[in-house]
Amino acid sequence: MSQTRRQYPFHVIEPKWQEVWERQQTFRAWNPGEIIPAGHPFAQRHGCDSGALPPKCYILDMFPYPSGAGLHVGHPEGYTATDILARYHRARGSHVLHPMGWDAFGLPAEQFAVKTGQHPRKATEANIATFKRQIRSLGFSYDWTRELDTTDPAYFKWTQWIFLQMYQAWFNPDTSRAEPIDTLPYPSGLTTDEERRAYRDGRRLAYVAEMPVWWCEQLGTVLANEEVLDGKSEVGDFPVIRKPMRQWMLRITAYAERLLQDLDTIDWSPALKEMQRHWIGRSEGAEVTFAVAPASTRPGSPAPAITVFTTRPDTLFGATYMVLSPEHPLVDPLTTDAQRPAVETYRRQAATKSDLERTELAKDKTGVFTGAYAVNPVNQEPIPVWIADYVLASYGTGAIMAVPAHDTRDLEFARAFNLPVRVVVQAPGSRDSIGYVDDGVSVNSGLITGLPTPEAKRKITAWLEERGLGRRTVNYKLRDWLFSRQRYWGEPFPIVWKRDARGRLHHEALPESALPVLPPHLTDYKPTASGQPPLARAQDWVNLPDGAMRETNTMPQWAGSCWYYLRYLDPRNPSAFCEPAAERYWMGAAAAAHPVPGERAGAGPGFPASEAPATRPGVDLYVGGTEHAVLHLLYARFWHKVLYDLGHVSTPEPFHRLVNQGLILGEDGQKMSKSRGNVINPDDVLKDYGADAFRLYEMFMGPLEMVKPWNTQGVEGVYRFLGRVWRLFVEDQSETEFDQAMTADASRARTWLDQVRLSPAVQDAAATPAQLKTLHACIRKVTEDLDHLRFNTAISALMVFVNEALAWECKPAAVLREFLILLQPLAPHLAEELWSKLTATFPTPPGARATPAPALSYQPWPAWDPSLLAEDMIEIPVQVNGKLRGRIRVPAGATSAEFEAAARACEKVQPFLAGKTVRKAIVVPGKLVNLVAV
RNA sequence: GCGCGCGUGGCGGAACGGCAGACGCGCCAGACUUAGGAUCUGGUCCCGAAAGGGGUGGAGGUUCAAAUCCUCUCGCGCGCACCA
Repeated sequence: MSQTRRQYPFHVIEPKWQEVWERQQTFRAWNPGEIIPAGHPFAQRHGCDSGALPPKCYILDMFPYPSGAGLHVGHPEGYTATDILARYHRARGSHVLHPMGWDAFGLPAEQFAVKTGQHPRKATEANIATFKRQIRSLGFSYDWTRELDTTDPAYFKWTQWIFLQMYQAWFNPDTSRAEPIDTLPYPSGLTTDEERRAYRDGRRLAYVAEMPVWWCEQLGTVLANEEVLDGKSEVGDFPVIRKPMRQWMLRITAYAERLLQDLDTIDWSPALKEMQRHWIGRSEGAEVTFAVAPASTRPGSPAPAITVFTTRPDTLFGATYMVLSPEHPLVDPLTTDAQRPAVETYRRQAATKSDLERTELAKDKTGVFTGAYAVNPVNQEPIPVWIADYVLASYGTGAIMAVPAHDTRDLEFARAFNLPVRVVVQAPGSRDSIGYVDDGVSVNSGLITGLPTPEAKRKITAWLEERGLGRRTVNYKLRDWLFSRQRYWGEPFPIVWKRDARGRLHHEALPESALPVLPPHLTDYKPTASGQPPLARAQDWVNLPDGAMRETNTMPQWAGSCWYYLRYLDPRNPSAFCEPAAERYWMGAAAAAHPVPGERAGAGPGFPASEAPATRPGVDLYVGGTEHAVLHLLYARFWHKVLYDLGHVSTPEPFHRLVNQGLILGEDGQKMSKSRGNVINPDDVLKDYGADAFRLYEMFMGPLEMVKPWNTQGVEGVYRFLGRVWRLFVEDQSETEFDQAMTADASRARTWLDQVRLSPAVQDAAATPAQLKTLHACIRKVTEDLDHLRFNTAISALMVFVNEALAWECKPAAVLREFLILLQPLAPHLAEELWSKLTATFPTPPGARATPAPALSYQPWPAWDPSLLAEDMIEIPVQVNGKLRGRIRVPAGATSAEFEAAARACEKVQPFLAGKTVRKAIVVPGKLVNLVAV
């Protein structure tokens, strides 16, 4: 490919403009109060007063983890989409914030460190350098002055600071908000400081708990539920086991309801919202307390009771046994001596079972009878208590009442162990009531017999509540977030451990002045022999002079990405995570105070009022892969809400609009992977076709959100298009001279490029109506398509324009000028080069609007003029009985009757009307005529 | 199993319920050329000489009119997966 002649000298053009943008800081965004230099193109368009900034538009990419493998063609897909929109909105007059950074803490760099002893920072820096070079070579309009790195102490100082905000807060259930921990009321019984501390520490948003966690021996760390797939670690695919450990947790469950409710306020795809809803997993039901039968109670000990959660309290009369999860605390006290050996064996097996084994065994229910009986509160019937691993310790109360007639799992279990099945819900029609799990009518159920399920639920719950036997409850699948990792390459906790007078350990927050807490220097990054995290190796770091010991866990990789979008707003601020004025401006809370400038609000003919950009609360557009549909996006929303409650941010949601780009598959239609050998390296594509072609192709492949295969021949297609654009503007002869000069002396490429002349067909001439129509149709299509993220059809519209314009004898400079403004967001390098040539010859073409700024990136987006698009005569199809039979040409303003008359008169239509009566004529003015004839 | 999404030429994909296949790839023919894997021109859903007929995974339905809306069904993809 590199042998053949280039379509146009992108290899000279692209570095040239990237340098210009860098030197000029063209895409720098300005904070309120910042001094804007008069010479900057932003100032030339909007003025220098940063107290009166135009409306903001925050366009954000999910920042990458800079891996050693370098950029993948999937990364630039989203980045190109956001860059096009950033450039488009800049042209439309918005003040665009479009930043990039690095999510650089993480396991690969640490594992490399464990192997080589090299500090992870070194690998991280090298990877960032590669990523940055690759991303820059694509010509994205990022404001690089806001670049972030989550591993930079100046950044993670504030990650630690936010952790402290959570540590120093509790969730007030009365207000449903986080509040400072000083406002926590204490129960009257707590008198000593120790008691109050224990109470307080148990209510913080960041708390410590002994939790059964997934421990991964190979990685030497615990993992969150979400990081474990089928009993293997998501990273590395190593086996994991269940193990109780002391861990930091974040109380995300307190926000379950708000995380769910507020989904309704944001503009995300329904599929994505659905995934979050499922993850949160709200279900309404009741907790019901079953007394343990006196015979099963140990003499002398208080009578225990088993509380279960059920979404079907109406089936209480059908409960024929109960099941505790193997880990349930009542298993031990309830188990009879006769059953104890069997129960113990079963519990041991359940503890060592991996998730994979549990899943595989899902079809065959297992369990053991404890020997104990509980009493059904509605009918005093004694029912046996079993343990089984199909009941999860972590959901609800860890215990269930089993209603085999109306629950599939209970039915399987009952059949496996020959337990009774009692129908209490009558299925509608002739359906079998056994195994019927949907709503029906209660039967054999005492006071609720005869009631439809919803009413039965209400009545029985009220009955239970009156007697103190149960209460209405809402349960969530969402679990608290396991927030500590036994790793080196992560943020240390700003926490120390101290002993009280009785020698008991407790934790305390370090003061803000101690931030950032830097990790110690190590030579060995492995966990210690005793299973302690690697930080424990640095004893002089761990042990402080006052006898306190530092926390040796680190935060998970998710931490840094939970708030990076806020740091971009004020990335170098040493005294706050973000200055409030900047936060209000960029997150849109202050939007109402800024009137929309006339140029945009005016909504000229080509900008219908509904299209006038409205400032949105939060990030205007966030683009990234679906792999973050739940975790990152839920965690970030959670942190944002905490910061909102504590008054640090002004919007309840961080990301107003979110779009997932679709996966790019290999040329074979398979997922790209090294083992398949179908990985496309962006560097190779750039070398052969240039950045503009690469960008254009990624967008031309199909709708952004769709999964689509790569096709290198497709790249050639858009590359040829860019070649046609080039030839539309330049003179052939001077291009040949350029090639010859390059062969002779490639070192003077920029000079030769400057000598390429504009085609003589480009003239200072008035555009013909046909040319204007071509232009304005293009303006309209590109504008509407970009507004709806339809990049592929926008590109197609540009192609249509170029195909027509190539045929023009005379190419009016004013028309080409507008075309370049449309091209700029998509193929910015080529557009800039041609713009510089065009404006050098035609500084202000007749009929063009005045140019307030010389930089193409700040040229106002053109509006289309509908009057130029209007046709005098239109051609529309004529159908007979819904089938296309002919076409008629009629004046655009014709009446329905005229349309109909013309249709009946149409020669091609006549034969199909012969011998028939037109019963009805459907006339869609300007669209079509359909004659219904019998 | 449950939930969500998607099925249109040889391929990627277009198409406010109103001309199916825009645009691009590929392919065919031609022009310019020492040459063409550059460029330009024309053609390209299927059957048919034409008139015409058929056609958006399949089967029904709503409608004057369905790729588009509804029901069922098949296939593919993604997510969740004993959540009581």
